[in-house]
Amino acid sequence: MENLFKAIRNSITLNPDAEKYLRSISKTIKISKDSILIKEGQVVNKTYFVIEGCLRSYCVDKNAKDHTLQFAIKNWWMSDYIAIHTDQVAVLTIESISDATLIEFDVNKLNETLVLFPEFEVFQRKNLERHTVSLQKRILNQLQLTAAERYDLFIKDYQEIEQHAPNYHIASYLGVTQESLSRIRAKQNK
Amino acid sequence: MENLFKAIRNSITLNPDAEKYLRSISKTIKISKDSILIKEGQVVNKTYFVIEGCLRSYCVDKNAKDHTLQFAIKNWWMSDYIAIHTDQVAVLTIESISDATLIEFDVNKLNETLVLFPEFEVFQRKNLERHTVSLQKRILNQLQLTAAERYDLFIKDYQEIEQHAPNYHIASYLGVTQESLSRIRAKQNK
DNA sequence: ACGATTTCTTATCCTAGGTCAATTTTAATT
DNA sequence: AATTAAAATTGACCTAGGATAAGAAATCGT
Repeated sequence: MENLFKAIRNSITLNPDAEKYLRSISKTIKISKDSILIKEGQVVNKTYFVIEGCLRSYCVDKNAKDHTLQFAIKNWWMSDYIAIHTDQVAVLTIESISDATLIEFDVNKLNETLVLFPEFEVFQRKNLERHTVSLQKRILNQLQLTAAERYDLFIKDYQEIEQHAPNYHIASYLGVTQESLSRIRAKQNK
Repeated sequence: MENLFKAIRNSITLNPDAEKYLRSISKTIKISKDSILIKEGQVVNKTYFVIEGCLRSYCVDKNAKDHTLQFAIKNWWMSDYIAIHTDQVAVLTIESISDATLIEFDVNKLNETLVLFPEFEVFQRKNLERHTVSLQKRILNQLQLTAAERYDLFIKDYQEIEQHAPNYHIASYLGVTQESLSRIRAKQNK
């Protein structure tokens, strides 16, 4: 819980009432590897803040292949924001790819925070700004880099995720098959 | 200008003071096709709201090929948000691909709006939420769809952009060459 | 209406990365 | 330690889409 408050204090002043409220609408949960937190097709009413471990969100295409939208490690938020912000059922599945400790929030109650403590708007906006930048960069990388270049960037930027995620998950994040990624790795080790 | 106020009123209550302030920090500009609004490498201190016409943001890779990050039509915002939110010089170039009417804002003064009129935090957050969703969807499309499928979606979702943008721009948005896009179109017309 | 650009298309050939199948390596389980 | 299962690698072949070059169509400027 302290990690979260620290992250919040990083952008705004957190008053005691707000802290109390946040405690009242959340709970810390421990889950084991391979737990499913959100399932495609179901109503999304939870958001998670990662204390420890690693989560993965993905969708499954018509050929039953899965595509990783995001990983989340320590201090990252994770949920199906497509579903939440378009008022639909989950288009993503979210699973833990390691044992993990999370803070679980009810989406609606967390939204209430923005009304009750307007300073949270600033916190939320800044999170979204950062997120937007990383999504835009990812799109630009996808457009202009080769698979090998994207992989290099990934292990540079997300060393910690690399430690948690098997190669086939990284491949599915980068948009290549695990076989291709394996060949990329083989070349680099020469 | 009225378009913008209408868009704002769509998410928040706009008080007269705020409206006045917005008028004072902006100006409506008309530009001709192929004008450069923001240039890679330069300091970004403008944000644009499109009244009419179409803008395009892109980056240029090491082989001098350009890659379209975004198009912006009526009622969309456009700037180099990567640069703005990471305090860097522009990584993107932004140009008009048609004659256009825009509202031009100084970035810093527009940011001040959030402080002076906190209700704008809500407006800004909602914009960012929508933007995040569309970026995430685009990434998922890129990961799981073929070029032809992405093109179909594009002309379905962005019919208006299609009318402004030449095919090689659409190709560079979709992540294919213009020759490939041409073949895709040829197949579909059979 | 005219040539001059610009945009789009088509053809040929090529390559990054996919597919499928088999094997090796690593990790988990008893 | 032995067995099983999961993850990673490798090989042979294939394909979507890239590269290059040339031509056709559309658009623009005078």
